[in-house]
Amino acid sequence: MRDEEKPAIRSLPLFHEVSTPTFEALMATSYSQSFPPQLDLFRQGDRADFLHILIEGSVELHADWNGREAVMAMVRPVSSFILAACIRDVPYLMSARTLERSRILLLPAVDLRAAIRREPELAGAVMTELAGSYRDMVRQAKNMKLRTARERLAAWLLDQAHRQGAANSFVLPVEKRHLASYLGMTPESLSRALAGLKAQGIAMDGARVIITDRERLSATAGYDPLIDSSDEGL
Amino acid sequence: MRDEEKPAIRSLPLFHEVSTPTFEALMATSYSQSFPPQLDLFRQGDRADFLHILIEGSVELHADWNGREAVMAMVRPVSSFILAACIRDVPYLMSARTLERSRILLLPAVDLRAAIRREPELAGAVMTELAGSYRDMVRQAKNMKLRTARERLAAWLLDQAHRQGAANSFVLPVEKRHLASYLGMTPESLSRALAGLKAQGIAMDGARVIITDRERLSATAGYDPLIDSSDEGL
DNA sequence: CGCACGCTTGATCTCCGTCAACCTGTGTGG
DNA sequence: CCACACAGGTTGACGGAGATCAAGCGTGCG
Repeated sequence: MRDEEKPAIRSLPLFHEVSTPTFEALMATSYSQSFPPQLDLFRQGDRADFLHILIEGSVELHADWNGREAVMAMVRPVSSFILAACIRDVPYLMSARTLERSRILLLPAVDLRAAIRREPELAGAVMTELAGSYRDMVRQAKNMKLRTARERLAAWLLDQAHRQGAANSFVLPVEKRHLASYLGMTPESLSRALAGLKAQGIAMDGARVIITDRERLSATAGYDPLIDSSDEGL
Repeated sequence: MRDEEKPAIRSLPLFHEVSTPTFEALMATSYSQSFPPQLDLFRQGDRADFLHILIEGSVELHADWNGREAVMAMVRPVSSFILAACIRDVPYLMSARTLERSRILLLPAVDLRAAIRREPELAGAVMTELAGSYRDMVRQAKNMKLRTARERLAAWLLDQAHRQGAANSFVLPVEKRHLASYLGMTPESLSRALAGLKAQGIAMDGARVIITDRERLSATAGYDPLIDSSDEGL
C-alpha cells in the first residue's frame, strides 16, 4: 500500500486509538488495490476474508434475491465496510460493486480478529463502530416501514443537502437508478416522485437539485432526527 | 434481583466470558422488576440509561413516525435489548412495550460502559453481539426491500416453524395485528395473505398454523439463508 | 454519425391500504 | 345467568401508490 494513504486510514474511528505497532502490523498484512468502475468486489454468500476500506472512489452494497436487486448502502471514502461479517467470520449478506474507479484497502479478516484479541482499544472501537452501523440500519428499516416512496425521497434530499455543507443546491452523487434502488423504488417512480416534489420546494437541473423551499420540503418529508440524522460525532 | 435469575443471565453470550467479580458487580447495580402487559418501558428519543434484559415474558420494540407505528422486533427471553444505544450513549431509536407480564433486568448503562472499559472479554462479547444484531437488521431491510408482503409472511411462517423445533404445526406467539405490523402490512392484509397461502401449503386453526406442504410454502416464500436464518451458534 | 444508455413520460395493472360492516369469543356488570 | 359491550379478527368494496411495459428523448462516446 502507499504511505500517503496511511494517515487517512489511521484517522478512522476504527483505528484512531490503536497502538502504532498494531496499526503498522495490520497495514503490513493488508494491500490496497485499484479497481475499475462497475466491478463486483464480492458477492453475498462469499466467505468474509477481508475487511474492506474504501480509500478513494465509491462503492455500492446491494442485495439480490429471486432476480430482484436492492441497493442497501452507498459507501464513500474514507470508510470501512462489511465489518460485521469479518468479526463473526460468516458469509457476507450483501454484494459490493464499484461505481467509479476506486482504491480499496483489503485487510485480512483473520489478522483483524487477531489484533482485536490483542488490543482492547481496538475491540472498543469496533464495538462503537458496529453500534453505529446497527443504528443506521435500524433507521433504514424504519424509513422503509413507515414512509412512502415520496417521503423517503424528500428526506433523502434534505439529508444530502445537509451532508454537502447545508447548501441549498447539490449534485446527485450517484446515478438516479441507483438512488431509486437505494430508496426502494423503481427508476420510473423516482422520476415521477422528483417531478411531484417540484411543487413541494425543489427544482431540478439535470443531476443538480435545488432546494427552493426547505420548510415545505421538510414538511412533506416529515423530517425526524430519529430516522434521518446519523449518530454524528462520538 | 433474584438469585435464581442469575444463571440464565450468566449464560447469555454477552456475559458468559466475563469474570465473576465483574459479573457480580454488574448484577449488584442492576435491579429486576416485573411489569404488567401493555406497558411502555421507554419511548424512542429517551436517553438510554439502562440495558434491558428480558428474563421472562415478551417485549415488542416498535417505531413511531407521523402517527404511524411499526413493530421492529419481538424480544423473547432470555435476551438483552437496546444494547447499541447504551454503548453509544445516545437516545433510543425504538420504543419498547411489554406484551405479557414480563420480568426485566435493568442494568445501568454507565456501569455497563465502565465494565467494558475494564474487561476486554466483555468488549469482545458486546462486539460479537452487535455484529449479530446488525446482520439481523440487514436481513430485515433486505426482506422489506426485496419481498412482497405475502412472501415475507410465508418466509416468517417457515422460520417460525423452524425455531419451534421444526414441527409442522405451531401456535402464533403474538397477536396477528402485531405480526402484521412486524411484517410491514396491515391486519387486513395479513388476514388475506394467510387466506391466500392456504393454497400454498398451509392450513389455519385459530392461532395455530399447520404447514401441510413445506416444499410448496418454501417455494412461494423464496426461502433464502441470507435473509431468513439468523447467525446461529458462534 | 449513430448507437447505447440513462432518463422521462404515458398507459395499464397489481398489490396493498383504507374504510366499513360483520363475526366471534371473552369478560363484565346488571 | 344472561345481556351486552368490546376487542381482535375476517370479509367486502374501493382507491391509491407504485410496479410494469412500452415508447420516446437526450447526451456522450466509440
